[in-house]
Amino acid sequence: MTPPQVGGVIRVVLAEDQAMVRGAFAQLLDLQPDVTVVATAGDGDEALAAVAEHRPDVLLTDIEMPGRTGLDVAQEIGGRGDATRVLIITTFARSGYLRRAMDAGVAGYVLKDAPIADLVSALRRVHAGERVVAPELAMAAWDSADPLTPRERELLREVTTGASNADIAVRLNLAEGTVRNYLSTAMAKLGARNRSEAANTARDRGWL
Amino acid sequence: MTPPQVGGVIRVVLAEDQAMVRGAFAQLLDLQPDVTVVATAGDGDEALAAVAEHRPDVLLTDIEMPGRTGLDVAQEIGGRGDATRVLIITTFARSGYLRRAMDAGVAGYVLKDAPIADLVSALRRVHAGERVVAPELAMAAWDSADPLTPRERELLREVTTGASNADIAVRLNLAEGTVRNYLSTAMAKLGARNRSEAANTARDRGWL
DNA sequence: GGGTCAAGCTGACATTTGTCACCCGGAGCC
DNA sequence: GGCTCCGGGTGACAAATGTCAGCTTGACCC
Repeated sequence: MTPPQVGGVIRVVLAEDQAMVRGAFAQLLDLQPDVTVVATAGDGDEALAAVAEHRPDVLLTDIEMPGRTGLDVAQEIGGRGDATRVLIITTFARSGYLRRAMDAGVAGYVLKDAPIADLVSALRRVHAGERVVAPELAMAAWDSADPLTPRERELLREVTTGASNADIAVRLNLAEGTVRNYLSTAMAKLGARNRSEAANTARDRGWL
Repeated sequence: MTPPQVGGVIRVVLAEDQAMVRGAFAQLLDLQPDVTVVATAGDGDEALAAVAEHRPDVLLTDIEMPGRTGLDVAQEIGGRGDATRVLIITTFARSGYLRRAMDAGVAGYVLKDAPIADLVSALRRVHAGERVVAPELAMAAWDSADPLTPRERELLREVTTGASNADIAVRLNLAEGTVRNYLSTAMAKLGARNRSEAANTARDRGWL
C-alpha cells in the first residue's frame, strides 16, 4: 500500500482513545516532512491490528484505552519480536506506569504535559534507535518503587471491582481475616485510610 | 494588538491543561482560515486573564483544570456580561457537568470523543450565535438528572477528602448516625456498595 | 383545617472493616 | 546448625460503616 520508505521518513501508527486528540495529533504529525501517519487506532486491539497490517517504524500510543491498554500492546509487540518500536504518550499522574513500560520494552515515554515539540523530537530520536524518557520521570521511577507484594496487588485489584472482604475471600480461597490483613498492610504501605483509598492510589501510581 | 476583525474571522482563547493537547488544538485551529487563536491558557486563572486582555469572540475551554475549572470560568464570564461566548470541550465520562454548564450559560458543549471536524463546526456555529450540544448528551442530560439532595452532595464531597463519619459529623455539626444515614441513602440512589464508590460515581457524573 | 410528601435529623442495631499478636516455611546469613 | 527476615496465612477483638424505624418541620394540595 504505502510506498517504500524514502530516506528518513518515519512511518507511524497512532493509538489514542479520544477521537479529537487523536485527530489533532495525527494531522499535526503529518505536517512534519519526515513523518507519515499510516494509520490511527482508538483502542488497543485496533492498534495491534494496524501494526500487523502496516508494520510501521513507530507505534505512538496512549496507555489508558478501552480494552487492551497501551502497555499490553507494547508487551505483545515486544514478545513477537516486531521491528516496530513503541513510544508511549501519557498523563503525568500515572507515573508509576513507567517501570512497567520499561519492562515491556518500550523505546520511549513522553508526557502529555510537555510541549508538542517534545513529541516530535522524541519520535525522531526513537526512530534513530535512542531511548527517550521524560526527564521528570527518569528520577521518579527510582524513588517510588512499588512496595506491594504480588498477593497484595491481587487483593487490591479485587477491591477496585467493588468486592467485599467476604467476596474476595471466596474468590481467592482465603480466610476473611487474611483478606483484611493483607489489605491492612497494603493500606499502611500506601498511607491510605481505607481499602478504596488504597486501591485508588495504587492504581494512580500504576501498581495494579 | 490584534488587527480589527475582518469579516467573519473568529478570535479564540483556548484553555486546556495538557500542554501537548493544547498545542495541537491551537495549531490546528490556526490552520483554519476563519479562526485565529489569540491566546492559550493552562488553567482557569490564566484563561480569565487572557479573556480580559484579548476580549475574544469565543473561549474554548476544558472543564477539568488545576485551580479554577472551565465551569467556574464560564460562570465568571457570564456574570460579568462579557461578549465572549464559552464553548466547552470535555470528556464523555463526566456527562453530568452538562446541566451545570447550561446553568453557567455556556454557548456550546462538545466531546473530546467526537472528530475534530465537530470542534471546528461547533466553533463556527457558536460564533454565529447558535447553541451547540453534543447529541449524545442532549438526551443524557434528561434521563440522568442528579438525584442527590444538597445535603447528600455536601456529605459526599467530604468523603472524597478521606474523612471518616466521625470527622464529617464534627465538621458539619451532625450526629454520626445522621452522617451514616445520608451516605446510606446516597449509596442507594447511586447504586454504590460503599461510601467511596458512591463518592466516585457521583464525581464521575459531575454531581459534586 | 387536614392530609401527604420530601428533606433533615436521630439513635439502636447488625455487619463490615481494620488492627493485632501469632504460626509456618523458605531464603539468606554467619 | 542456629539466627533473622520476609511473605503467606490465621482468628480474636475493636472500631468504623451501613441499615432501619421513626421523629420534625415546612411546602403543597385539597
